[in-house]
Amino acid sequence: MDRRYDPHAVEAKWQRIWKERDAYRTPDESGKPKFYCLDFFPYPSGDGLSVGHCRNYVPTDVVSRFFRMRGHNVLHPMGWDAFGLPAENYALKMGVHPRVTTERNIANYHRQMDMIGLSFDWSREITSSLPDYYRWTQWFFLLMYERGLAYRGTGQQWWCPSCKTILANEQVEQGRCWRCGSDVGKKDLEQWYFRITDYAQRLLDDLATIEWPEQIKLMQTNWIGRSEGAEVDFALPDRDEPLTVFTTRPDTLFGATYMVLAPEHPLVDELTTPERRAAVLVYQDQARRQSEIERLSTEKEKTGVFIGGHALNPVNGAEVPIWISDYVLMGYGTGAIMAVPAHDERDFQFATQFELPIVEVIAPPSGAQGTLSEAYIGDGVMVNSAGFDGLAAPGEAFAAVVDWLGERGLARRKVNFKLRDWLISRQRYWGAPIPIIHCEQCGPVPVPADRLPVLLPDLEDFHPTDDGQSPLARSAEFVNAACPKCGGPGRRETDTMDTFVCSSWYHLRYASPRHDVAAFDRDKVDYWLPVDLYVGGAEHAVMHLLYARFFCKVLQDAGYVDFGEPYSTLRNQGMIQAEDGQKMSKSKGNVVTPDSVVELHGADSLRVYELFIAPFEQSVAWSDRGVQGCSRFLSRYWNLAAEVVAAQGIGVAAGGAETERGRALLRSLHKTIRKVTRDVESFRFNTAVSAMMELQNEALDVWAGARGALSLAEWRELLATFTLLLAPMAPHVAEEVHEQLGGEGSVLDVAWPSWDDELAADEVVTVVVQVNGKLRDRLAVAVDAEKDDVLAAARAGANTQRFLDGKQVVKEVYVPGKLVNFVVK
RNA sequence: GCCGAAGUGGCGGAACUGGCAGACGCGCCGGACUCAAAAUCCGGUCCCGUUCACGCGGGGUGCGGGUUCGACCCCCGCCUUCGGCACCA
Repeated sequence: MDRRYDPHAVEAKWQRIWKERDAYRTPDESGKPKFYCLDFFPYPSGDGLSVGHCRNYVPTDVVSRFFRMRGHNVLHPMGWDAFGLPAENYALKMGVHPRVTTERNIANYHRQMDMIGLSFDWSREITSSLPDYYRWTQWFFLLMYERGLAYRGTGQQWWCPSCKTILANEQVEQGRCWRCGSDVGKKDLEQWYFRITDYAQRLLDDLATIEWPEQIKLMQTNWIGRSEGAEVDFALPDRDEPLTVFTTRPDTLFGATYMVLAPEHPLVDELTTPERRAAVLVYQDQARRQSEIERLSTEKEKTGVFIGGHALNPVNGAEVPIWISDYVLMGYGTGAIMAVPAHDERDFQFATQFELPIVEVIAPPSGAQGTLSEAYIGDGVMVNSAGFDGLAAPGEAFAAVVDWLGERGLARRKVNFKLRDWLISRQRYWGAPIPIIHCEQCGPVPVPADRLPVLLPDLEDFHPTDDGQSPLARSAEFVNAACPKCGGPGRRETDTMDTFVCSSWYHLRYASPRHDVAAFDRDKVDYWLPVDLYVGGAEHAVMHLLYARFFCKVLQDAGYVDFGEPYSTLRNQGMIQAEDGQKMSKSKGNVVTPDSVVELHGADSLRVYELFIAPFEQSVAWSDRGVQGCSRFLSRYWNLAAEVVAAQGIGVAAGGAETERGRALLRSLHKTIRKVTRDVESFRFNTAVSAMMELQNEALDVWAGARGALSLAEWRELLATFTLLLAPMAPHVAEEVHEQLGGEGSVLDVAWPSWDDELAADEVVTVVVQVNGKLRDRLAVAVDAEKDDVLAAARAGANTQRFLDGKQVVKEVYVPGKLVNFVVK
């Protein structure tokens, strides 16, 4: 064995051997329990992987190898979320077709992943932009369509002027496009939606059944936004149909002094009086043209106009004026509200602005206020509410008012959700075509499943346009198609699908990636799914992670799978910032790539450092020096291994002190096995690495100063076990040392070491002695020492004596094996 | 504004269920090796005071209170940073 650690030689050797042995091929059947360990579906960017990405892939690789050593059949696949805007924008920038750039980027990602020694089963690699994959993405669209979950709708939608496409609700962040950060505006287009709102309640309920970070569950809960209330009908003087509003506070109905409709509300036109029409049209136009940013920036001031019409409050017949304002959203509830300025902050602000009446109908516990200086939204009792006065609100008052109105057919209980349907059409080229043909006779007709895929044509010019038309619309060859139903002339749907559709089911594809008669082989999916461990960044909390859950439930309802949640356990890794604490980005020029780190220190050092740098879920700044520390750790490990391999004839020394050091070292070994095992199980990789470092430091000390403390066989055994613990983290160097120590086959096929609690148990422990809670002394005490003996020894300590002298001990606290505390006066 | 998470040496962080604060690593300081440097190895490294020295004392986990024999950990009130939501009636 070489005396010097040469990571590049070792890594090249073992990567070659792994490839030759096809070491990471996963069989579909085995007597072992299965473990499905999955990383978020990556988009293969032109920039390649940074060390930040490795923060995701290294830990999952460690867990995969760990489970494999613990006797599991592990599925650890990788593939590419290759469709989508970034790929297309990158291709436009480079002036090359996205198919070409995507292939190139994938090859680079693949190379980098091999370079850092990830144990993917590449025979299962999938690429969402290839027809044998998107064929099934299209099949999922048909499934949604068949089940009434895919529909076409019109209305104002988020439009990103830079990406030149419509966005889903989830993809707008603070009024900006989640991808490019441009201000989004609104556009009227006919679009395809998936009816995710049908699943709102189940998406909410089933969060209780999965082991996900509480923060993510909370974000989904808030996004789904369930609220319980009632729909209340306000009669309109010259109209049969009432104006219906949604409210969570029907108990405040007597305080409703005006109503507000969303500017786009369909009744606005009808209810506007001739003298108000001009002002209403101006306001509607202004509201429509506003970008989301402008709307948010004017948040302080409420705007709106009176439309001239009135409605009748169902509880007292009062005539209330109707206004329109952009603070009422068409997409939520009924798009209309009853305004109760006394008990709603927004209504209060609006009423103050436009001098509308404010009537107190809920008195706080301290008594009615008469005139309010701000909205009172707390609990209280009803006042100014005729027969309902005195009821506790909202509690019993809510029920009383809704029941009273319910008996008259004017209200019913209603649950509303903030969640909107998922808008899936995109006016861009690089995506899976929506498999629909619009027929003049039959309307939209789905392409039959056996005629999938609808191939994405190889367009030369795939530039997006501002007019809301997909580039596919420019290809007559693509557009013109016969109606599958009547055979008459038809036009293909030219929008493509949001890439989140591709990533909503990919985890199923890995179970049977080459299956060509269905999206997946049921038996294989029954065996492998759901995913046991899913790891990725927290930024997909309400996008991918919500959509994939929705897909799973649809499949369950359709009888294709028998589970309702795709990912049993989810973990979010922390991000890695540049050394200066800033976000790594190509434009800032501060990106650290695994290539540069591997070149300098080797893949194993990179891997160990990725684990050691900080707690897994925590963001942290990169440090080149830090990697060096991990590289030194592996070098010392190599040196010790080389010396032990070369050593001959050392034996147990006669001296008692030396044998005790040997016993202590073996005790540390068993403690370390225990700690590393538990730490890896619970994602505490940083402390697992530090425990290994501690053990190694001790072993090096003993080797340098008292190597006779252990026999050569014991040294070899110690090193072999250490190597097994290291194997998931630094697989290349572990393979080499394993082989040098005479191990058979791959270190991965050796069983994970077990510890002996007895061997790990301390014989002597340190008991600290405190006086009034302050540390005064330490005692080395046998673990099984009697309480009285320990107390006596504690009292006898010279330093302790100084603090007990002349004082009266009023209490003695004794925690076996831990401490003694004398409380004195 | 609302919801959530986090504040520990020069830095990343450790401390199990309320029981030795600062493990491990980086950096820094000193030493060895070397003609020299790098690499490597050995020792030191929370702050203040005290001692020739081994030591010893005091303070210390964002700030202010509280509970407890004992608090980085539990409770109350603040401050700061980060993440999410942002007129959802």
